[in-house]
Amino acid sequence: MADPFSFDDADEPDFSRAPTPRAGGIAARAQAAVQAAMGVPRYVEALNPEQRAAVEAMDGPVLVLAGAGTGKTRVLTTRIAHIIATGRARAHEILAVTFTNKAAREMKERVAALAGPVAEGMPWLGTFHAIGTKILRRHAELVGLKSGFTILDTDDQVRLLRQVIQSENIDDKRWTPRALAIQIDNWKNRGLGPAQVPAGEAEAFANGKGRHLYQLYQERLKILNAADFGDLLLEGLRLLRENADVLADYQRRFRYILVDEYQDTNTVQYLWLRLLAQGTPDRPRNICCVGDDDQSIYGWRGADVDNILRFEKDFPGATVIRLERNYRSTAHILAAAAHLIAHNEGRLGKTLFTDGEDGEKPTVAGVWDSEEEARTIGEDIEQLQRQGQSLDEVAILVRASFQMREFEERFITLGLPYKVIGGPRFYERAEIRDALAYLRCVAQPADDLAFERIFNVPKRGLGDATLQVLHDHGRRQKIPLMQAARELIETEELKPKPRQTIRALMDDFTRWSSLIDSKPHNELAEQILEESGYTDMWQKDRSADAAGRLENLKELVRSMEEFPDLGGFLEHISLVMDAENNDTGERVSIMTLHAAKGLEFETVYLPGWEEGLFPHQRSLDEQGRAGLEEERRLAYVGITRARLRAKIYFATNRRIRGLWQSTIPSRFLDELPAAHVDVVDGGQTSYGGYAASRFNAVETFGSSYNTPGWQRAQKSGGFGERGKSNWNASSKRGPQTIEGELVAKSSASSSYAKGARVFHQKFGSGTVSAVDGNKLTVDFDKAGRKMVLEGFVQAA
DNA sequence: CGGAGCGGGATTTTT
DNA sequence: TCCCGCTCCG
Repeated sequence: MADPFSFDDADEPDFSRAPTPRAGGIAARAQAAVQAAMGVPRYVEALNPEQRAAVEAMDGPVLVLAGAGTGKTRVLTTRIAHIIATGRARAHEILAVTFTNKAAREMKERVAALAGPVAEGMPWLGTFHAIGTKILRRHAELVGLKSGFTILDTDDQVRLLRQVIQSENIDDKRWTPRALAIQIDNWKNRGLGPAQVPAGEAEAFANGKGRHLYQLYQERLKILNAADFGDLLLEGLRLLRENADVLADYQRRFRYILVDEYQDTNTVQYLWLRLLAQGTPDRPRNICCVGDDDQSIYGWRGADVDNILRFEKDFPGATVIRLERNYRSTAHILAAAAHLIAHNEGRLGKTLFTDGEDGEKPTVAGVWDSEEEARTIGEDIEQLQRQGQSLDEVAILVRASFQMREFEERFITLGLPYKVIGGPRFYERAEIRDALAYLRCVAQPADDLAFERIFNVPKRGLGDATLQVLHDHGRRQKIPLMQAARELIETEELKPKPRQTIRALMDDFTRWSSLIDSKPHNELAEQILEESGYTDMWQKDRSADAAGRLENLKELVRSMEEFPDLGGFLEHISLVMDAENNDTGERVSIMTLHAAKGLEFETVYLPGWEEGLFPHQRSLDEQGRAGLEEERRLAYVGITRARLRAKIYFATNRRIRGLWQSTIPSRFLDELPAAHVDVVDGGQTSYGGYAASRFNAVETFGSSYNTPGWQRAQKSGGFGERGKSNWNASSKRGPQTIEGELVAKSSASSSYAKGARVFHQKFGSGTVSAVDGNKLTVDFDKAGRKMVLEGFVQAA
């Protein structure tokens, strides 16, 4: 990345500056020829047959269904390397998109490691948003922006919307800016501009003002020369749709398109990709999407699983390759995960397998309450640690972040080092946002939102009244706030005190701006924070986190060194903004299940498997069965993070919103196969008998479907066995019904026919004797007749 | 303008 | 229960 943040108009990489891609291309081609003579390139040789097929399927659309731990990133990076090495395209002719900066960074590194300097740069490898921005900046004027537009984050967006709502004399208590921000974001995710919003939805906000407010907001953005995150994609889409020449240019440019985590794409991203991948008869659509429908866990944020489920329809003639050989987890862990996820209907169907060890069975333990849960897990970790388990290889994955506190408290008392992953992001912290606002004011004097933010931070006695005066003047004269301020201090409109204060502030900004070209930008930043009194403000602050905030500010200044100038830094920060935590020492990781996607650990603790928490009640209430399936995928993601040990817990009592509530074990526990799970007694104080009855229930469900419990369940849609213990003692919600429906329903047609030979992890080989939806009756050679879920066998 | 005191809401989260 | 944001008052 010579200069990743300059969005100049160089259409092709500047060969005089970039490390000679053309020469590299020739070298690569020569190398490829040598390899061809010798057979297969080494990097391809190292792959398994399916991975290799995914890398070598070069023409036309390709969908790679990559299960957890099957080498997805390896396939993507090798494919890129292969495209370059075989001379099919040069690095700048490949578009490779990811969702997170982390994924983009990782891919960049791995491609460079494989393909060497030929891949240098990969100018079009990045997140959807980064690439969207890059394209948008080149053609900004075509969508009513200027190339240097500012990218607003959620906070700015909300403040702007508040102004818009107020300007329409709408009660912003009843119709909150935040709600509108969410709504607009939602529309943008779905690819809808103000004109395309369905009438019904547009009417729903503020008695029919929804569309109008959206429209006004977009106009305000253009006046401010700003774009929100949604715009980076939606305006990017509009740009391509409305400018055939621009579209054609990019279609020609991107000879190969690769998409990571395709199951997470939302509608705009899908439409954008489809447009770019649109082929002509003489030019096949070389788009390769990699994803796992079973790991789609971002539906609530606009991701549409249907995109991946529909791939073959969208791209006729697509090659579909399944990666099912898992290199991460032991057989028992995979079996547990596979059995669980087989309960989902909306999936393409994959079953992970491994040649590796059976390993330890995942465990399920019941504990009395969340306090005991934390204590038990803490002690278990200490035990493992004594056996040589590295704490870096231990993670606690929770459904909701409030669960984390209990663990933190316990670990502090135990002296067990831990780190919380996720949490409030670096850039979201108030001190960072304040500091950035100062820098934005210096670099972009028209950035009203930034100015508003720091107008009275640190407190300098300026309030709403004064701000209102500036706003009025600014609006009248059609000038930015800072300029309005400069003009007003020359008049009598302001009271003497604020006038004096503003004058001093504007003098500060004048001085800082004058230094912008002469002083290194990180030193300038330090000076600004010092002279504005901002660091002082935190130094005087007595609260516990003040020291940490000052530390963050230092980190921010330090991180600026890596950038060529202030503008480059701000561009980076608006898109990337993650702080690398440079901590030392082994630590247990605590994070949400969502944050854990893509990671792996030797030992994974999965606490809180209780109805209402996991699956989360709200997900069920709001999304119904789709919500349940997404929760189940989350459970699947959780289990498949484990290499060696997965330890599941449920508490009988949990404090939710202050009050203690008794809970029912999660239905997902019932969906684990008894043959591959050990039910253990949890902590010392857990009440007797629970584990035993629990075990029975699992046994009933998992190992044989011919028991009375199972048959009753099929008839009634519930599990009679459970009623005996306090499985559902306080349940009025009846999750069993949904579960019964899910399991027993026979709408999905099976890919196995009567007479087919299948293989089952536990029961071995057998012949299918009956098919009922996704349930198979199989006569096993050794184990006899059993009913099993389709997802739990492989064709033999 | 700024602090205290009250009411409402409280999954998951990237860019 | 706890936290945030808003309102009201000094």
